Amino acid sequence: MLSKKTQYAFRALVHLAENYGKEPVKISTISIQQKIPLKFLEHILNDLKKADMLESKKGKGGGYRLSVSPKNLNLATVIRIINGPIALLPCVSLNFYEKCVDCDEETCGVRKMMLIARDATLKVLEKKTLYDMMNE
Amino acid sequence: MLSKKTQYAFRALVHLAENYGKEPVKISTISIQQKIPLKFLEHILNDLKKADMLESKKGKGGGYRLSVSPKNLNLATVIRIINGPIALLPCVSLNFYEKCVDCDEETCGVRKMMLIARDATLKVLEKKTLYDMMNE
DNA sequence: ATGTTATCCTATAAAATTAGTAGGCTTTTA
DNA sequence: TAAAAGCCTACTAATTTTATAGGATAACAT
Repeated sequence: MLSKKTQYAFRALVHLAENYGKEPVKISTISIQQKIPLKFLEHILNDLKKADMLESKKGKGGGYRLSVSPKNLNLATVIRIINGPIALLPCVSLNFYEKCVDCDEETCGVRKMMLIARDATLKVLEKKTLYDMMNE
Repeated sequence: MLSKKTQYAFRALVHLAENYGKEPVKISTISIQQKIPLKFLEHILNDLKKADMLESKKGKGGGYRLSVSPKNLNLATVIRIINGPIALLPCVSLNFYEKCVDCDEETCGVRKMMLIARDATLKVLEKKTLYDMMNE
């Protein structure tokens, strides 16, 4: 399951996607409208910024904006930044790989199945974008 | 990500699958051969038993055995018993549904995408079985 | 220059979940 | 009736998640 933080991140990002091309949006505005704890949201947006998904501007008239078009921001990328691995096991993770203890990767059947599951999930999450999350 | 407990469960179940039709297997045997903490494994096997996935027998010559063929035990079922929901959000879970706060399910774009992801993942996990996890 | 507005940064704390242990109870078999 | 096994309840430790607090820094307006 995705953490609450990740849910918040998606809600905030959709909000920003709806303001793409417009003036930057303040944390406090997103916090109120999306009902996300302000200080927690601060961290979330900062994480996304560090991953170059957002741009920010300080001072009056400042705030956050998407640094790329909603159509070019896929869901897998967001999840990896905020939530971590998408795969069900570390040993089948593309971005957060860790070797299993006591398991031969060549023959491990658990791993083999989790690889297939991962590919199925990723196929969706890498194709779908923030734009797909916005209301038509 | 699946919990360590779920990884242990899969290892134990594959072990039992390889002994399907034979004598029951003792917890201690599985614990040693699969390198799973014995007392922890006790809980795991008990959970699986309560879900009617395993049968047990006490006393000498006792132990655990699968109550159905490995070909009829799909991975989604195991994950739900030990790990919980497969869906990425509670509001798209078939077996552990919970309503999101502050979200209209009809229009929520996040939910819509998570539904698609869930279906893709489930399609694999419900089709693949313990048998598929065993070595050919 | 200086105050205001906003993000940025670091530390801390509370709550929840996960992982594991301990120890005695019950059932089956020899 | 003793042994060998699972069964049951409670507890503890570690880790992760979900925040909160408070000041530092940057941009802008007057």
